[in-house]
Amino acid sequence: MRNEYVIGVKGTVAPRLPGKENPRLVTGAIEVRARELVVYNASPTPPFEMHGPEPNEELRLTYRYLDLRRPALQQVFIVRHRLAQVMRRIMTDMGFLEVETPILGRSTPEGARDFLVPSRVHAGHFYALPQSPQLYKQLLMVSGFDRYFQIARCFRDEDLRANRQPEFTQLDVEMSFVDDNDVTSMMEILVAETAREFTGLELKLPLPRLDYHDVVERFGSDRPDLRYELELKDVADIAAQTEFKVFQQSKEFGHRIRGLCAPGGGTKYSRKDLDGLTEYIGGMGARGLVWLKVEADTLTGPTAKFFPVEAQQALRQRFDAKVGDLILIVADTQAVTSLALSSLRARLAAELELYDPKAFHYSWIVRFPLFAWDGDEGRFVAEHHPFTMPLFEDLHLLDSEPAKVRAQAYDLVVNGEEAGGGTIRCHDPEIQSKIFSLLGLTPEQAQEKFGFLLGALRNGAPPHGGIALGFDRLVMLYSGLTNIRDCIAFPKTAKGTDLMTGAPGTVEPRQFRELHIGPVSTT
RNA sequence: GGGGAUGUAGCUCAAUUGGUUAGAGCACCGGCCUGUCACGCCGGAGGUUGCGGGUUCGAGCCCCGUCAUCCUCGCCA
Repeated sequence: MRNEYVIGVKGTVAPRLPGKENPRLVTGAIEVRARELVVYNASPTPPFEMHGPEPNEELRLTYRYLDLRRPALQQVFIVRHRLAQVMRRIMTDMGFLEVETPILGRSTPEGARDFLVPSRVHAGHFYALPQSPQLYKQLLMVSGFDRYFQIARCFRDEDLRANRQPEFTQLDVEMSFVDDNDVTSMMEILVAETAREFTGLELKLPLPRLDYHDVVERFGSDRPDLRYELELKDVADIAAQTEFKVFQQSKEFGHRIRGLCAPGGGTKYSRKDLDGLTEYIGGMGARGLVWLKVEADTLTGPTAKFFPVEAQQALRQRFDAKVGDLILIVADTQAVTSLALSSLRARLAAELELYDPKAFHYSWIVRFPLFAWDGDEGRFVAEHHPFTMPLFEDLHLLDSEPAKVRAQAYDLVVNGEEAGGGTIRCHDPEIQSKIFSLLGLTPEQAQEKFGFLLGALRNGAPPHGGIALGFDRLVMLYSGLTNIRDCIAFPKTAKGTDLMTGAPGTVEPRQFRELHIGPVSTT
């Protein structure tokens, strides 16, 4: 008999003889005096040791049924189950009704790429798997189910990341006769209760509400990790005092010059480390990184010579820099400086241990822009989704300056991760139609794609709004995981394959014919 | 689609600057011990260094290509 055999033993449990106990075993004080032994199933030597070091992920996913035997993973799924139970109880106590919505739906423009399912009965027609139950839950509001929730599976055919899978789970919520503050206030009660249950942490409510424009300016990201400060500062005025060519050019290009100051970074980082940081943000489009070490009476670094004494003094003041700190400056577009500096911010905070990795910081980010400009398509796209209600005070800007219109939208951010997001929806068919047209849809297209929604809105739609919380991400957070695959029983690889089953796989020609489709040559 | 990392025994990892027969721990096989079972002792087997080219007297190590996994930019309402 060997490891991983499945056996049955009948016998008597008894204490071990004195002196025969084994303190290294949990069951070391007792033993089974066996009368009968059945081997239900033998097992070959497994491809990896389930109680040994963690094998590489390729192997784990290929033999996922063995991987899942590992106690650490079993714990994750206990957390996952408990979180679902807690959420269902809280939502039910608050008067919400769980309603299921279709998996086979209709493809809609905007948003992520859809997974499509060809129709056998209707040649050339396709279902789409839902990116979220968004429209169904709005229609449920029109139907009079004024508080809906669902632990819903969602599908998006986009490239994956450590915290992204092609199919994932959301706690999906919608309610009628509410404003943005009603939704966030209710949901943070649930959030606080799960935080207490799974981390022992008592959240102070209400959670901070932070303005989108404000956090992007201060942290370069709309989901900043606020476990630590490390704020970005605009230094364009100081840069103007320097002889540095790069800075002079950025003024011509209308670029921004922003920076941050890493406490202790000047002492900790070598020249080679700093080259590494430069390369790191180079991958994000930044063409350079100006670094200055803060010494007792001067700033040092390859570009320090371009900074006159006054500029050096001004920089120290701007960042409240101490000796041994490191000032990092990036000159580029708004988007590039934001991405580069927010990435640096996260990396430096981790490397310089500026926060307790076990800490949690929850906040709401609010007042997002309604639209984002898509340069490739030459049109506005919805920042959240096309059904979002503008802020009332910005409604008058819809015609004149759509880019300035802010949305009744809110994201829940935990430790720099987007844990959820939602909006108040357009319940007014006129505003909804206007938004469709601003997104570049003709009235005919809007009618063709969203006629059912516009129809519903004309038939007594209450004001409504909602939110979706990333269920997998919360499991990750509460299990201390950094990888979403570890909290999904049978996950996909970064390229969307299932190493265990071999999905996606080929199908029979007969299936193609039945579905009125065929392979396309891509050459 | 772009960038980066990794790929050596069943598993986890080693292998100066390119240099003899590619090593260790665990696992596996055989034996010993036989109330120590994540014990001990003795012995053994096991490698196309992901794959394909190239450079070289000589490649695990250098170069090119390719595949897989991971991270990341784009993308993800």
